[in-house]
Amino acid sequence: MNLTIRQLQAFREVMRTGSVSEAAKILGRTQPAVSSMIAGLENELGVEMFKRQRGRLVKKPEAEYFLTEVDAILNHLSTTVRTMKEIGKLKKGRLRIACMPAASQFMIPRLIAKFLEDKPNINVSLMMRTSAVIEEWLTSQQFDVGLAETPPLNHALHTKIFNLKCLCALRSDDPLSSKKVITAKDLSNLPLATLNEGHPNKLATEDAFRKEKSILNQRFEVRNFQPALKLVEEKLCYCICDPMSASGYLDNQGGFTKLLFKPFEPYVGLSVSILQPAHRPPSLLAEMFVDKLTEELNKLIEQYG
Amino acid sequence: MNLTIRQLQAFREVMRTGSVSEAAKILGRTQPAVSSMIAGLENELGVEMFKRQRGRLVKKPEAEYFLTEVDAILNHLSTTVRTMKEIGKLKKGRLRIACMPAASQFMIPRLIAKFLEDKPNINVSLMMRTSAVIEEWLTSQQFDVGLAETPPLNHALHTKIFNLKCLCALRSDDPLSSKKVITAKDLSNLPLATLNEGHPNKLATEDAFRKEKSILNQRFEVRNFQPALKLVEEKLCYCICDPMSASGYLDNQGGFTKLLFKPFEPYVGLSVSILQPAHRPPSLLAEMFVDKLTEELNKLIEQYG
DNA sequence: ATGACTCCATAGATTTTTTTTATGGATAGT
DNA sequence: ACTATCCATAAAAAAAATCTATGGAGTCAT
Repeated sequence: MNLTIRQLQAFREVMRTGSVSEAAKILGRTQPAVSSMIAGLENELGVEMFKRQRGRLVKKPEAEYFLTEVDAILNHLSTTVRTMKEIGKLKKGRLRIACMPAASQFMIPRLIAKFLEDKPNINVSLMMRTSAVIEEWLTSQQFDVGLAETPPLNHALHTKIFNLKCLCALRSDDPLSSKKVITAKDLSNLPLATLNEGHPNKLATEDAFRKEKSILNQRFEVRNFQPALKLVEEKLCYCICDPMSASGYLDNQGGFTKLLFKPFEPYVGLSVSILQPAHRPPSLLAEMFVDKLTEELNKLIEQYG
Repeated sequence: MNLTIRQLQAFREVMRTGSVSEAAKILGRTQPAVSSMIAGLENELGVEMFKRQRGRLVKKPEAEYFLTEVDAILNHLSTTVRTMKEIGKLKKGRLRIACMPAASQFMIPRLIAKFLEDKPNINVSLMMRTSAVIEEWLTSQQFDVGLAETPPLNHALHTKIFNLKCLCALRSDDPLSSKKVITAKDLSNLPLATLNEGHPNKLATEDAFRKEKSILNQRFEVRNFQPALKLVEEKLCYCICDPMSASGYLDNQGGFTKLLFKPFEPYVGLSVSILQPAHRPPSLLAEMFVDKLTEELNKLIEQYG
């Protein structure tokens, strides 16, 4: 097949205007250029589209039929091109994000909101799941981007690791609030809210207390830090929480806040990762979002050390 | 929009094979040619379709989406082109024929059959109507070709006129069958089957008898000559019929025939025309059919005329 | 009828685009 | 380390599209 899109466009314009000269003007070419495009078209298809009578072109039935097809084809092409250009400018697209609970409360929604500010036609789906499920979903390429606790090495996943330092949450009127840094010793035997048994954060906290030979008095066991912080607000306990939850809490309280977050020692870490399917390059959209997310996490690390 | 079909084809092939080099082989181009087509495509759309990693191209999600559209477009285009080429070779198309009774019995169907011998996919519709209706249908461009008694001059119609000479039908065992030419005098007062009052053929026949001062003894009045010839077969009458009906009758009897058709004098004419919509060039198919029909009518004139 | 216009097709010159040849860097397999 | 394969790039060559110029043919108004 040896047709060109320009020939089809020229044909359509000639059909519309009924004249080679007129079509040429509209297409921004000279009349002979259009004339020869039409001739080439007729030649290629082996069909005479116009009768040349009295110096004019008169459409033949064959041309009418061809026009309907050409018109559909050109329209389809041009909407496709438009869509692609919008994708290129991040104006259109789809982004599937899977996210661990700690970040899904405030951080990710806020980030998405900001990311979508100038992108009204992007379709985003956000799912909150445990890190293990997120890992699985990313591996099977059902999602574009995941944020989860760093999973064991998995060659089907591209992981970008961030080591976050957990903080101690306490009321601003707490006696300890004057200290710059809270230590395990400070909290020895004081009531604590922790995550469930076996969670990396819980384990790391236990380690920290053991290292300092302090007593971990676990008063509450919670699934994520959202409710834990409420308990701290009520003066019922302390908690060693990750900085994403902390920053989410602070942002959400809008300046007026009952809680303080202080550095905690010894180090209680939380290793989270941005996950992407390996062996499948990300869409431009995913790439941009990952950039934003990376930026955000680095800001968090910088801020809380 | 500045894409070319070749770019789309190249893109599709690269997606299919996963390789520029492979696609180049299949497309019959060199690898750099394909490489630059893809580059041009990406550039034009502002979207990176492939990630160049480890010396290979890896498809991005954007490319998958684009492929589905491109594939649909190219398929639509290629079937359209194929159809047009078939139209060009008269393998496909539509032909609407309207035809007067005299010709619709045998002549036109036979002609259509022959015309369609090598055209299995042509769609033909044949309607038999009175000449007045045919004229109207052709004027309103509902039909491509008409065959009717010559209508009054009509600028919306292109007419090709044929003057046919009517013949006298008689049994082969009739006493008159030895004569080379039958005259009105021969038939004076003998029973005749004629068309209905007011029909041009009837008028012309009356004229002929009047001119020869013979008596027209109308025994039967019929709508067309088909039944009239049956009556002649039964020895009930004679009739002055048009050569289309005559030739149709003869063809249909397959050599073994009870009737003879002799020249009749004085001249009783029937003026028929091939009608086509003016101001609208005919399809190639219509043109070809009109040629065949013209040929057939000229043969008739030559044979009887 | 004639002259002024407009239409489309053609030819040759020219510009633009595409394709090729040649080459180099990167990667994977042996 | 050697070889083969992949893709990108640059310059040269080839091909295609477009332009200018022109001519024939028809229309319209005078």
